[in-house]
Amino acid sequence: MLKFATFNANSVRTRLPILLQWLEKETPDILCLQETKVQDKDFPVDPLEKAGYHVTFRGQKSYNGVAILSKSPLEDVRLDLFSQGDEQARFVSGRVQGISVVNVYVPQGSQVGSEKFQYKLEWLKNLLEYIVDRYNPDDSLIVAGDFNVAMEDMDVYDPETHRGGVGFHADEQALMKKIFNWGLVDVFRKHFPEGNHYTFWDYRIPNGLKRNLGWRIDYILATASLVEISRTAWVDTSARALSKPSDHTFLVTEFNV
DNA sequence: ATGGTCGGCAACCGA
Repeated sequence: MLKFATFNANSVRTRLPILLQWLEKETPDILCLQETKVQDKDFPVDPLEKAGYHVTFRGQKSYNGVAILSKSPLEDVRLDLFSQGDEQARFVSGRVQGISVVNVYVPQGSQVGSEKFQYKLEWLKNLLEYIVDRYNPDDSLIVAGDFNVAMEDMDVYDPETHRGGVGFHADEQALMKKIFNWGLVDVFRKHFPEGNHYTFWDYRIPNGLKRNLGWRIDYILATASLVEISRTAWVDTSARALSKPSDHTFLVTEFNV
């Protein structure tokens, strides 16, 4: 069995107690982290290695940052989505236990029509290009992370209000669809075709978590050979700890390897 | 009850 998970930590240092507790309890083989919000020199390598993980990361000051934690070493590491380099620290890929892993923190996009929104679309186009260029749909590939896009009405509270807005816009969804259509399946959706499962609740909405005003914007996408052997998937709400809750959940899946 | 999100990092930006 191979256990794979993804988690937008929103600061790996602030979330470290939750993270270490969760790793001990769940012992995933691979965990993708987004929004680590830490420069490489300050990444909490020691406690995570003591917990039994190899750590591969790319960070920057204040914003973004990604990491892959793995029981076995990550090989063929790449830290740049763009050929000219990825200053924004939103991408890390590699191979571990015979599986290619791509961990992404897709730009949030700010507002539709803004420069940041355009950059989000460009980023998704580049991600598609990266996948098409380097992988084959027959490979064992997982693309996981925070995509900042909800795909269907069932994946966001009050879809009518959000339709056409950032995170729920046709242009974002069309690019996501292209990535899916290349040969990647939303593993959680496969196991839970019904709605009302969210992975994110905006801090800014009063009592948003309690009122369940959430979004499903975190994904584990897998190629057919892995989907065939995927046992189940689930959203783990451990990160809603009483102290310092995260705005995202852990998303987990298991493969019969 | 006259307020009301987080995190980084030091004034505000980003989510």
